Amino acid sequence: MATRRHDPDRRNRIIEKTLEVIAENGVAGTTHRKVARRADVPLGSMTYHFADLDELLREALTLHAMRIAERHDARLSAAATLDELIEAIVDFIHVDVDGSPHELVLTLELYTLAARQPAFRAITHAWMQQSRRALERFVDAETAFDVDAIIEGLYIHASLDQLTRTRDSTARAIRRLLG
Amino acid sequence: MATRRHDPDRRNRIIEKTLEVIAENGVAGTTHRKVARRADVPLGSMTYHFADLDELLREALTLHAMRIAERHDARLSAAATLDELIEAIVDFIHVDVDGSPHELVLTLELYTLAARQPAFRAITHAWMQQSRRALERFVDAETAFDVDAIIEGLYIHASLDQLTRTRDSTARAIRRLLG
DNA sequence: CCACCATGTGTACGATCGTACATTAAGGCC
DNA sequence: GGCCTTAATGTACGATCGTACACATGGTGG
Repeated sequence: MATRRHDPDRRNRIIEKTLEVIAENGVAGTTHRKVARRADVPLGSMTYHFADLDELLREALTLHAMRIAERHDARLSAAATLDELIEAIVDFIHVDVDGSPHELVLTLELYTLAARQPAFRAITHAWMQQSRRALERFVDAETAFDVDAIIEGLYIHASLDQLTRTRDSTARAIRRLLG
Repeated sequence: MATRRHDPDRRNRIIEKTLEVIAENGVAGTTHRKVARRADVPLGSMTYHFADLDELLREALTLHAMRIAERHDARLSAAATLDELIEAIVDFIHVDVDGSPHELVLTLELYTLAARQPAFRAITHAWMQQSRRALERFVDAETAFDVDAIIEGLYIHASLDQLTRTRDSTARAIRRLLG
């Protein structure tokens, strides 16, 4: 029998690999066995570290949400003027759409779970709240909600439709929305 | 053995019931057996009418998309002035959010599939195209894209976050976006 | 150095699924 | 009215899954 690996952050690696499996196979196609294989971990290690599959999915998608939220925060923090704010928002949409197609899949999988299960809705709720709060450094709460919404809509529509939209037209929409 | 039922639009009823099953259990929890039970149809009838589960899902979600698209078209067609256009758009968001929570689930399930499978992306593509085209009766193509996007974003964020947003604040956002 | 206990692992079980396919019922045609 | 084509159905098979759980293992306190 293979000697047991001393493997301190095995738990984190499992979570990490879970995101890859979700991105490739969807939540529906994510199984203990697939994740275990990819993380190079015995099957029994799954139920040892996570009570059940749902807990694993929750932890993985929480990590996903927090990562994106923090990246957005970082972009906004760097902005000082209103023009830089607009530039940062345009980056949300265009850089992320072109950069990592995996993120769209993960985000939509999360939303889908959130629509039916409160435990996952808590994740999206915290995410959106953090996102709006970051925008509220620049604009009032109502406008922050609008801007956050159009970021979401543009991101989804541009990704799913694979239309080439110019940064300029996105910037125009944001500028209009800022009032 | 039960006599065979003469059942002319059994196929349509199956599709209809499939939408209910998806709404309740998600695509992942939608099985031949669950749909068959709900449509009061033998299991064998599933593979007789549909080549496989994917075909069933595609037909069901196509129906869902076309229904919403037509409802939106009808609302827009009734609008003559710009104010009525805005009112119609606000109805998209507020009436639909409050009215039928099932639709959010179905829509997000569709988007999730679309993010990974071209066959489902074709459904969302046709839907979005029809939606934009309806808006282009009132505004230029670029603005139509923006408005369509913010409808999407407001719909998702308002639904998932269950925030009570006033029709007025939504109307304000749309008015700003129209330029 | 040894015994014990927390940590980690392999396997097996019961459930569920998609789908194939042999079988049955129905109704038109002679 | 009987036959035969076609529409419809019931069942069974192989695969896969989540999870439980008995067992192995290695570090550690005595």
